[in-house]
Amino acid sequence: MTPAHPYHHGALRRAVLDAAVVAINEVGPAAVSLRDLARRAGVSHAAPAYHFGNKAGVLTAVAAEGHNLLADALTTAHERRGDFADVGVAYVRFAVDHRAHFEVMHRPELYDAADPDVVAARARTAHVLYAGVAAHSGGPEEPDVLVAGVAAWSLVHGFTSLWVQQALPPGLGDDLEAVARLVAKVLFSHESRSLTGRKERNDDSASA
Amino acid sequence: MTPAHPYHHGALRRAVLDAAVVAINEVGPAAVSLRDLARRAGVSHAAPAYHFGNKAGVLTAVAAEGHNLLADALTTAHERRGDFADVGVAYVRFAVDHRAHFEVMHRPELYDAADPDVVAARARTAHVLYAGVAAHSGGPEEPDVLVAGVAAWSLVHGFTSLWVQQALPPGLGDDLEAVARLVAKVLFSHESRSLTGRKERNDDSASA
DNA sequence: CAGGGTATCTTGTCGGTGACTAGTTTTTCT
DNA sequence: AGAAAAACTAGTCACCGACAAGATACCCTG
Repeated sequence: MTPAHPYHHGALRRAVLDAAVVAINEVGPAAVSLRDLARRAGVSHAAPAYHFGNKAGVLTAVAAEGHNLLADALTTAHERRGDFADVGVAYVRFAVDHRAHFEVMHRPELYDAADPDVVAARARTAHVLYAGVAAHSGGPEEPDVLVAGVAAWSLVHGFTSLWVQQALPPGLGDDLEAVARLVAKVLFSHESRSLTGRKERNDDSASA
Repeated sequence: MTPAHPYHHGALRRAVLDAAVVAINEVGPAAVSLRDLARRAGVSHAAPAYHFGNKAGVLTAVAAEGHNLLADALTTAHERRGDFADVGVAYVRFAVDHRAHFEVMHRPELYDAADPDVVAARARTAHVLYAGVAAHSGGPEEPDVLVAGVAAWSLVHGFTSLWVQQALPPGLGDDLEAVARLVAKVLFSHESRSLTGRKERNDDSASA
């Protein structure tokens, strides 16, 4: 009846977070229930609340973790190549690979967006994103850079959101990275615009 | 006890939708309850389900209405000026003016995204958005247009999402339209190509 | 190794919610 | 007017979040 380690197995917090990620991938961030997380972790229905206070506490922890994972991914991409496109691709890839985290992160009504961990992690992300833009443009101090950074961030975030929502038109193919690079190239098209991919050709007239 | 028109007041569907918009603005789309909508409309707790089937049905109706409102706004902006920036500004303005609709629209896990009304309304939006891009670029048949359209849509949607989430950095000011135009201009700077390796200046960079 | 203190988890409970069913009232159609 | 359909009410059940109180395991001191 009771599991092998009914109490104090020492990793419930981590187990609940992992269960939350799985559950969010299944039913979305708004439909997760603490009781379901408890069942998945093999503990009683009130155990998760002990570690997280309430439901928002769980999602806050997921959001903080997600922001940190994103900042890590962007930092790695930035240090490896330093190109804006690579950072952008890393952003999109993160959203696909960590869909649960990404979804929670952009639903501030579901968690405490003022949580210190969340704020700090978000600042890390912003810093890397703007660094990529600054490297592309002249200097990091121009007012243009701020606007350009917002534009770059908007483009990447918008593309990512629409992609994961499957709200983009068909005919783009399913190669996420290739499409993302094409789109990113539109923003910074300083030289020849070789936007034409290899394949694909759509009969236009979007929608269906 | 019972209100003046307990039954058949003839406009319950509309009343529930209006109540839903108000409630979503207050507590977010995931936290609305059918029972609360019923209370706001002055009917019994099960009345909304008669018209909408279930909770997702209400949100589906809100989403469809939102998509249609957005398509209307974009069409008006397109016909009036035809410039991409104007359409983009209309997109952002819609999200701010109809925040409840906009939020529901981009939470496909909360409603039936395959609903015919939703699909049709979304197609209208896509058409206007792509028309604005096609007018800006060469012809509507090039494969470039598809990518450019996705880029434009991504930029506008991403900026809008980040703005309403208040996730954009400070220092941009609070004039939504001015900031939006600055950002939109970054995307279509084919002739001037400011902001990239070649730095040029936007003559009407009004405020900041 | 005993015993107390504390962190961790369980059990029980309460109000609220979504969905369903059955019943009641109003409107509409003929 | 009378029947049929539409619109809404009332009741019920399982589930959920939050809270309170109790039980259990770990830890530390001695």
